[in-house]
Amino acid sequence: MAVPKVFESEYRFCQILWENEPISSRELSELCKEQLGWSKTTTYTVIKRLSDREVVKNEKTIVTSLVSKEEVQASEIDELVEKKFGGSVPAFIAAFAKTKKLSEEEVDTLQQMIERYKKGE
Amino acid sequence: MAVPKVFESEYRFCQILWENEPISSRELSELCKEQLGWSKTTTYTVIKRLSDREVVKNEKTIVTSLVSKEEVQASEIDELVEKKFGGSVPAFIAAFAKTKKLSEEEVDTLQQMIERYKKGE
DNA sequence: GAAATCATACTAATGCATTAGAATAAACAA
DNA sequence: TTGTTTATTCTAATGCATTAGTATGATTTC
Repeated sequence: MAVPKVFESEYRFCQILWENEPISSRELSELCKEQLGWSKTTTYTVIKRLSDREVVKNEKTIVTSLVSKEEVQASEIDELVEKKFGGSVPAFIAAFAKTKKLSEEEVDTLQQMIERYKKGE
Repeated sequence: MAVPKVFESEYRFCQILWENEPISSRELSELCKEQLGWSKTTTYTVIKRLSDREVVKNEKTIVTSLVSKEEVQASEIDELVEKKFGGSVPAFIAAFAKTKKLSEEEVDTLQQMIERYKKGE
């Protein structure tokens, strides 16, 4: 159930997939050529690798994701908190608070999020 | 003024430095041997590399940091927000909210942080 | 069914982070 | 000053992410 690691370059690929799935491998390779400058075979290589790792599925030429963007993002945050903050969420939040100049809208988002937690959702 | 990139392995080294600075390179190499299993020369290699990048300073055998832990952590968060959330802080916060089961204390920390922002500190 | 097009795997080159051995330089002791 | 220990650099090996060329296999078209 652990989300498999998705590397930099693979993430760029996944972004295109997430926005267009389900999509044929051929179309994917075209989008990757346009947006990432990849050759056709590079796209197929990445599809293969991500299939092996069960991040995507390639069934009869149609590619879909097995892991959502949100899951990958969340696991990325987990990794950061783990590696850079010794797993301490408060330490992480403190560091986050210090750097970021939050806009009104961002403050709202944060506050709504906290409200949801208070309600135990 | 941009914080130079500090890689995985270098960060592990820096953690030891931050906790013990100012410290002699010899003592550092001993701590790195104990805590990271590094050979002496590996430590010197890393000191050199980080000196070149102006992350640390090695003056007459005494090593000190030029960049604080907080700065590196903050820049790490920036990078994550940039690469994985297209620079969108709200998107980042939303993802953070979704994964993390926050404790009462963590919620408090968050709320205090927001309060501070509202006051424009 | 042969030819052509499309999909995919195999293999390898490249670049870069990481680690450390060997060589050199500097400081110190005899 | 010479020998010895300590500090540091130089160089290179290793491993891994990334990219892509070539070969092969599958599917469609005539």
